[in-house]
Amino acid sequence: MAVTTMPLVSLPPHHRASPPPPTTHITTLNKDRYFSNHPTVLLINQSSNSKQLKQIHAQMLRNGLFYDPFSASTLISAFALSPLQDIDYAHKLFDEMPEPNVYTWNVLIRAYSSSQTPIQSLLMFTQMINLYKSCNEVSPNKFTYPFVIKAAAELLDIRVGKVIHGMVVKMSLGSDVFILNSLIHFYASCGHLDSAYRVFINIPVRDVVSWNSIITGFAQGDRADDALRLFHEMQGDGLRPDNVTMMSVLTACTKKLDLKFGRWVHSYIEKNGIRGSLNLNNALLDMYAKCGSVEDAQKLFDKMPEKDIVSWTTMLVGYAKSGHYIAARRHFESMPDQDIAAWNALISAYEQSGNPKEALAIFNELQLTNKAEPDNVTLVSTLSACAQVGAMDMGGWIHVYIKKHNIKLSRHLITSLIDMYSKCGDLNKALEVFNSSDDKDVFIWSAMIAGLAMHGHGRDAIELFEKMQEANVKPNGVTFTNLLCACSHTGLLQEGRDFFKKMEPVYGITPGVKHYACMVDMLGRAGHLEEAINLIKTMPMPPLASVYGALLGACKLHGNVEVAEQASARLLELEPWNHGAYVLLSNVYAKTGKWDQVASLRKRMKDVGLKKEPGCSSIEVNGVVHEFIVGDNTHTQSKPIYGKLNEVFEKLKSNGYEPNRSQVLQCVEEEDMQEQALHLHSEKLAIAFGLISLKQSQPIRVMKNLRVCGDCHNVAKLISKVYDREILLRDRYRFHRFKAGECSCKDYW
DNA sequence: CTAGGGTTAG
Repeated sequence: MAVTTMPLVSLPPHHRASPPPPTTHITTLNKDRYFSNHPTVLLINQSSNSKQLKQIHAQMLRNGLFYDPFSASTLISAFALSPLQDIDYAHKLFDEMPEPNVYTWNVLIRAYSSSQTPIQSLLMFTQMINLYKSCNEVSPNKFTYPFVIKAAAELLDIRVGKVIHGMVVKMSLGSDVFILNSLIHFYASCGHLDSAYRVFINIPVRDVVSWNSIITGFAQGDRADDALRLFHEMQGDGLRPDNVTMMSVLTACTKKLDLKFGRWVHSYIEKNGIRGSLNLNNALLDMYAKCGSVEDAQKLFDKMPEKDIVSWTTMLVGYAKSGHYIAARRHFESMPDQDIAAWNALISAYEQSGNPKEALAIFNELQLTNKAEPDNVTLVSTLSACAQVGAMDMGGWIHVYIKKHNIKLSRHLITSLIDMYSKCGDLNKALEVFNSSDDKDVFIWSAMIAGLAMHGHGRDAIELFEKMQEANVKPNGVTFTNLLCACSHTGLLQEGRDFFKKMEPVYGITPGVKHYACMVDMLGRAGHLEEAINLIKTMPMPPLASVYGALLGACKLHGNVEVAEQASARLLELEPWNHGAYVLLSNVYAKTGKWDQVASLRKRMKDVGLKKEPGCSSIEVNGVVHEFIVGDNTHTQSKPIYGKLNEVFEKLKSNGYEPNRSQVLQCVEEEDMQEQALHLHSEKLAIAFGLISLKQSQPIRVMKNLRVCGDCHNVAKLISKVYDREILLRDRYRFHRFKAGECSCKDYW
């Protein structure tokens, strides 16, 4: 730096005139005291911008104060830690220092530990140790360790953290409560909750932070019950919970969706005089919003003395998630600052509560009004909405947007893109995105396995799973759900059985309800009802509705009345409102010709007041999603659609098509048992619309909310042949790709 | 002269 050209700070005249401090005359004893009172050093701490600090630096170089370690450290600390942070500059100053002391090292190690590049913290630590070994310079002290442990936690580097833990013990710092508390935090962030707990238990005298660290660890690590147990134990230890404790307790409580306990915590805070704070109020708001009491949230929000953007956003989520859409909108409009987080809250709340179309509308509005810049979270939520709707034009547009704006493809974003392309029916695009990523994590691999599974490529899914292991990525529970699902859709019975068996002993993953449901589905589909039933009997947890649903589906396929009756009875015990159970049972009766049973079942449904979910199919044309329900005549193009449909049937009949009349009766799923209802199934309407509005070369992509019926499946096959069109049909469980008269499911679905 | 724990959108 050109020191001479730097303007000087204006100092009182007698200082400007004073010569460089006579460092050699000062004894080591009072040295620090002397310089800590030096006006320049005092000025550093009052400085509020980095330009001013740089001027002080120049001054210090001129008057020699920079060569005093204490003064230089104060300057470095100001650059490294103050809100106007400039770590690079601090590091340069550090490199200029002839003799940095431990404090100086610690300042930089600390600054890096909470920076964007925590790895720098560890690198400096290593450097420090090497210099100590080779030149006997300063050695790390008890202040250094909490910082490097923090850095290891930020990096989720369990290996490094364990090494540092070992060093701590070697240095005889193994009972320093500050260090041990950081270790609890470290192990917990790396997901090693048991190690964290072991550290906690072995602390000789635990303080509030020790308790808070372990409670937070459990609360955030999905062990809410353990967190709450420790909260109660803490009071037995004679320590008073503070507001940080209460925030962690609220995290646990929010995860459990336990409103009753949440209210108790609220009154506990008030009764015990725990200092309220903005953050604590925000945590309470979040609890009320997520546990489903917008009323409580609003009451609190209205009386909060101070609100920040988090408070506003949390309240917004509360309204949107509870379906108070008008209130959500009003709240959004009245926000002091509609930053991207507010838009994200709105979009993701809609997307997660089954309103993907609304989510897309909000995203469009954001684009049009240009009021905030979409970020990663916006794009992830919007892509997920596209995937749900099957809005591929929109999804592809976002992909282009990402490329155009040079947005970094985070792994989360890659996962979302793979999911979107898979669910919209473009498996090749999904694979393209997958292959373009060079740092694949378990989510990316799992998403791709799921994509292959839903398109019926079971063998490829298994192959990908093997590649994943070659890449040393450890599968998780979701990976196995997708893998088993792939086996199930493709009828890879033996492979599925083997994977399921190996889950626990080889991969250390305890099979959950979802995995059992997949197995029941797989076995049942393949006709091994007996084996499926036995598997249910051995389940260590109570079977959920999905398990009986899978069994019932198998009964429909194989026409087993007896098992179907039992399965649906159990299913309805768990979910009395589950119309799917009635529909499937009725299908079984129809298949086996028990018409009187079908009739009485329909009566029972009416008595209970259950309406079946109407069949609904959608198709995207030129970026617009068109929806059809059964027998729909509300579409503006209704006439040409029905005209096309008639033409199709004439053409198919001359090609040997015969309407499968038993399907009319079987498909109670769809509508009344009117014969013509068969022709009016929503997917047929959507396909007809696709035929008249899409080019020959474009595949017809139809998304359906229920399963396809046999007749529609048959018709789609024939259309693909007679009209030479590719049809992709996504039903509730998977994709069917029709081409040249064949379906990718090989009629196994 | 320094240290550890916490709230919002995936």
